[in-house]
Amino acid sequence: MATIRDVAKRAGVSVATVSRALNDKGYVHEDTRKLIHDAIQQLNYRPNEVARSLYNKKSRLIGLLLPDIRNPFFPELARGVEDEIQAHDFRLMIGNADEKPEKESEYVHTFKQNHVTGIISATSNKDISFYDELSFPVVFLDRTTDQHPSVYADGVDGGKMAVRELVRRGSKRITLLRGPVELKTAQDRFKGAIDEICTLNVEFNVMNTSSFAFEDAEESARELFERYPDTDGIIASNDIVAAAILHEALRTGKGIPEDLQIIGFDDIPLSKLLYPSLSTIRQPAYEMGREAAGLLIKMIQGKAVEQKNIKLPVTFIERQTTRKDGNNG
Amino acid sequence: MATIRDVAKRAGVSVATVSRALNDKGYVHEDTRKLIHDAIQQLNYRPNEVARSLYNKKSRLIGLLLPDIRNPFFPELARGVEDEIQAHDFRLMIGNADEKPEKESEYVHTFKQNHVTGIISATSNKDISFYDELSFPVVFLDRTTDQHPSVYADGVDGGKMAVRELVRRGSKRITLLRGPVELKTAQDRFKGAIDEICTLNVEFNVMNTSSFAFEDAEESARELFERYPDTDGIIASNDIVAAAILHEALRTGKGIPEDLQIIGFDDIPLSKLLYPSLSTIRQPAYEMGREAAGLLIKMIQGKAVEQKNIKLPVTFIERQTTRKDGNNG
DNA sequence: TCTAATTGTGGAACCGTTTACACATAAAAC
DNA sequence: GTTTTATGTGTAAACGGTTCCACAATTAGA
Repeated sequence: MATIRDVAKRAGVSVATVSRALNDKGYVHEDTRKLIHDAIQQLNYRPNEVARSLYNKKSRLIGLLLPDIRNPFFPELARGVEDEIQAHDFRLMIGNADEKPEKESEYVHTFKQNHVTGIISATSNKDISFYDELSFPVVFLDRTTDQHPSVYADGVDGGKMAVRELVRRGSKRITLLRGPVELKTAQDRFKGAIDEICTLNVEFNVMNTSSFAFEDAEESARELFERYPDTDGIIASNDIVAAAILHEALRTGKGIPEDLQIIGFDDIPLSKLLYPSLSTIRQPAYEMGREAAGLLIKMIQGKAVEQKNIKLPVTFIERQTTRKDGNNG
Repeated sequence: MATIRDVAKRAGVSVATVSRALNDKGYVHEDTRKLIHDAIQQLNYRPNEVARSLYNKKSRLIGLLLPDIRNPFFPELARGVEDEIQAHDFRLMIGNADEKPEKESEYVHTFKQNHVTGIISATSNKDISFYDELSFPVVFLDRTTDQHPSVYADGVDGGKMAVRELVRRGSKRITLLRGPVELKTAQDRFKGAIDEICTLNVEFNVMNTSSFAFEDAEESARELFERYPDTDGIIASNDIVAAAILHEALRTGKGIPEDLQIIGFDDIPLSKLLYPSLSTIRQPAYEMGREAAGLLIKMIQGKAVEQKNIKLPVTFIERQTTRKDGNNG
């Protein structure tokens, strides 16, 4: 690997001049610039980012921390982050915390030790003390915090929306899946739903589900139909859980959506491919990723950010697990 | 952030001694060791990995390059890699190439510039010249190469297996989805299937599908039933495509599996949640990830590796898109 | 007891960059 | 024709670690 010294020698100048030319800082004569440029070409020189970041104490790396790379919602977020970041010539480093605080802490350390310029954290851990003494900006994604900048979807409204759509389409006994209690986003949806359900004065049950993961989803689904066999509208805590419920409903011979309506949350790519395809409250995952990245980059560049907590709207995606409006059961 | 100099000052020794104590190299008196340890505790010192890797020209980072983070097969691979790597005290840095050679090349550069000790590449790009002049080991995952170490599943056998299972269960007119031509893994499955189908002398059609992505899958599905309405067994190029086909089949009122059997490939988590749940040829994604990471780590540690191209077996996962054996249509 | 080997420590060079500063030259101002 | 000012370049000190080597002190070997 060629170093800046090799380039300097080849071009017949000092390393300082090469560095200046490289970074467009200070004066460099046009002719020397050309000389240096040629030398760089010939040697196929690329500056050593490690040396750079040792001196600068920052790199062009941004760390993205995901809670669970297997939940399709997060790769979608990641894609948004990635696109925005790359447009600004930063590089992305993804870490998967696997819902474990130790792993999260380790990744934050790795990021810090590798001199990232900023972190976007989408983990669901309550304890955010890891992020306290960092010398670079942090944006929380898919999560609300007062202390830190954040980007999230309007879960409360999402919950309300789900209830409204279900009730409007004729559901009379709604079952609400609560989702992980430690997860603020899940609880927002839940609270929104409860709120609306009380306003509309509809009969309802609540079922506590432990997690968002594929494995637990099946178990929850089975339990749900045992406990509340006469429910005619289910609001799932996310699309994975909804898929499991749909599966179980079909297995036990329920008519979807005639006997039972189901609404999910997220709108992951698979929801469309289910049969019947899943009606859901869409979180704009890709856009959320882009927003978070945009916010972080502004902070990195020292620009004033007008709005530190960005709430994005959710939308109802009507598919086939809900009835047509007006066709009330 | 405390530096090694702060620690040295606090402990009343030189930086060289601290470094020796830190890395367990050379002589350090037990008493001094204790002194240093205390100083580290008090200052909450963590060595700067950037400085370390500048001198050592390598870090404890391993780069993982995925072709498409949105395809659920790859996060599963990543989890395997992650677990194995963390067990050996390395850290993972994930990059998403998005099926684009430019992005792949950029990530390889980023990895190189950040002094990773090794790369695991699961991209599907034919041109692997980016990897040629690297000073650290590279393992290819989910791909066969002669020039580089690799870990992959037995796609040829998978293709054969799919045909056998379908025929054994009574399919007479099989449609084969070919999958992306530039993708060796897809073509292996395809070739295996063709081979077996010829051996068994069964009637068949081939449909070319352009990609593995969600968006294209629906389009392909629609086209398939227009072109080959009387097919009674479909071998999809992966589970996503299979899901789309299943969706379309149900939509058009086909009986699954009575009229039409479907077999996917991969066994991604969602396959179980489809209804009817998807029969598929399972690739042991998690294990593949672990194997690749294990192989890479051995190479990093300079250990002799007995087998540079590891082929893992695939298995048929019987679910509900195929009939029970013996119940031949 | 003297020499040799072992143990413990510190100074300084090095990894590949950036940048403060000194210096030289050329152009502009008076 | 001096004095400023602008332009162009190089030297050397950082950044935060690791390691080579020299040296001192202790222990072992004879």
